[in-house]
Amino acid sequence: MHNSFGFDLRALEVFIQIVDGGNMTAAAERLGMTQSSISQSLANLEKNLDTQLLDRSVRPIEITRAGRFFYDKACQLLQEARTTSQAMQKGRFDKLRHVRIALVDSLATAVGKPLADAVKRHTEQWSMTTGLSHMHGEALLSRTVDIIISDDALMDYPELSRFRILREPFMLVLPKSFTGEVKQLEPLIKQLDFVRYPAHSLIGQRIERNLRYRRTGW
Amino acid sequence: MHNSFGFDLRALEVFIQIVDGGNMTAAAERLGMTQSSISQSLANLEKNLDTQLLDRSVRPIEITRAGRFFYDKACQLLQEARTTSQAMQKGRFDKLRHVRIALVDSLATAVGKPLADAVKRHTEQWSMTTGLSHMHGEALLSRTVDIIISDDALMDYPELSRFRILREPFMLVLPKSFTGEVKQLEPLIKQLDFVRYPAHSLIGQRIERNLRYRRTGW
DNA sequence: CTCTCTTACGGATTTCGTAAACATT
DNA sequence: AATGTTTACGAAATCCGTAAGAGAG
Repeated sequence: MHNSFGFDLRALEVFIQIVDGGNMTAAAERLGMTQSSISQSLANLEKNLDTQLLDRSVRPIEITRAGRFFYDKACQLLQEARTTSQAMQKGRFDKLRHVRIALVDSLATAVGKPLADAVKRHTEQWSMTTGLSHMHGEALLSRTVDIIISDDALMDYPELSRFRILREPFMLVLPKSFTGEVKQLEPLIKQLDFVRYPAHSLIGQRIERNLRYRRTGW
Repeated sequence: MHNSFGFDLRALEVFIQIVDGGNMTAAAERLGMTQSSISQSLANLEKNLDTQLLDRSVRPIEITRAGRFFYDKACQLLQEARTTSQAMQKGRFDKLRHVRIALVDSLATAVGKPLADAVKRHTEQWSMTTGLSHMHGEALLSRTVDIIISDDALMDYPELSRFRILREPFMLVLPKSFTGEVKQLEPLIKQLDFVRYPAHSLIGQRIERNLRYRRTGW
């Protein structure tokens, strides 16, 4: 095999046609090839994956569990390859067609408006969604959105582009009735109730870390 | 080109390595090939796509707008190919690792529980989300979820499996104080306020169609 | 001058068609 | 028997390395 995956797009195309058509002869006709080539292609695919995808000991051919799993993945891969190919053919990269932005609710008013204006100058359509930043990471990685404004830089994914747009200090908010002097947080936390973000959110973790730092020196 | 896309997975791998490494020599080293092969592979890719991806008239090499677009798609395709390949290598299709289900809120209690029990018998982890059925279609197609329970059968996508699980009659709910006889809807709608689903939702459209049928005979 | 990319050429590999043998119903 | 799949074999296309030429800085 000339790549590290055990399959290439051509092999996926053949496999899908066999499954859709129910037999190799039909697949061959649809793809403009001989049935023999189809058979060889499938045999190679199964050898490279080291997995049986179809059960040829019965007619009509039956798909195995592994084959059904692979078929689903293959459809998705081919669909994406197809749309990518079409986008390249069209060849319009100067102006995007539809830019989808996701940001946390709290930033929608502060950053949302100027960003929307900037995006509007370069695109025809755009849309904006809000929600939890963790969802947005997923959405960006699955290409459901194009831009996220997030406290999570997703550093594990080198293919993303990042731009620092905002830096905020942590603020301690106290009741007006509070008169004492604030030098350390430790006694304050014992004295007053403390409202903070949930510990499983990214911002919550950073606050906890910050508190620990101020309390213990690290 | 032996497939209809203008590229194969190998070519994407080469292209990404050139972009990541910044030059062909580094890419060649990383891929265990000669720099010459890299050059040819890229040249072929550009020829097949009929698009210039990199600007070689400057050092270091610069990526074009089309190239940046293609790079993003290529990363996604390769990432999916990689995870698919790994899943096939592991070869465990008898028990899924994590099944994600999405259904409309109104069905969560009625169907959710028995479905969850059934899924639990065949999987290790599972999760369930609710929301609008239109979102669920998208989520299924982008493989963010594995199962949806929906009124939209997504008939445009032959690669999906469908199972009819529930059939509900349309109900007309009237105030207790209403005493007249109901034979036709037409006079009733003029007489009373009518609460229905929004017209842009799928269920709303079906209700409208049903009303029109009952009123006009079609 | 140095580093990097392109091009010409040829061998190795892969892909695909023909034709005949083999399998399933 | 009819329909459909595998296998052997060879031609064509593709991939990739060597080596020499071309271009950028």
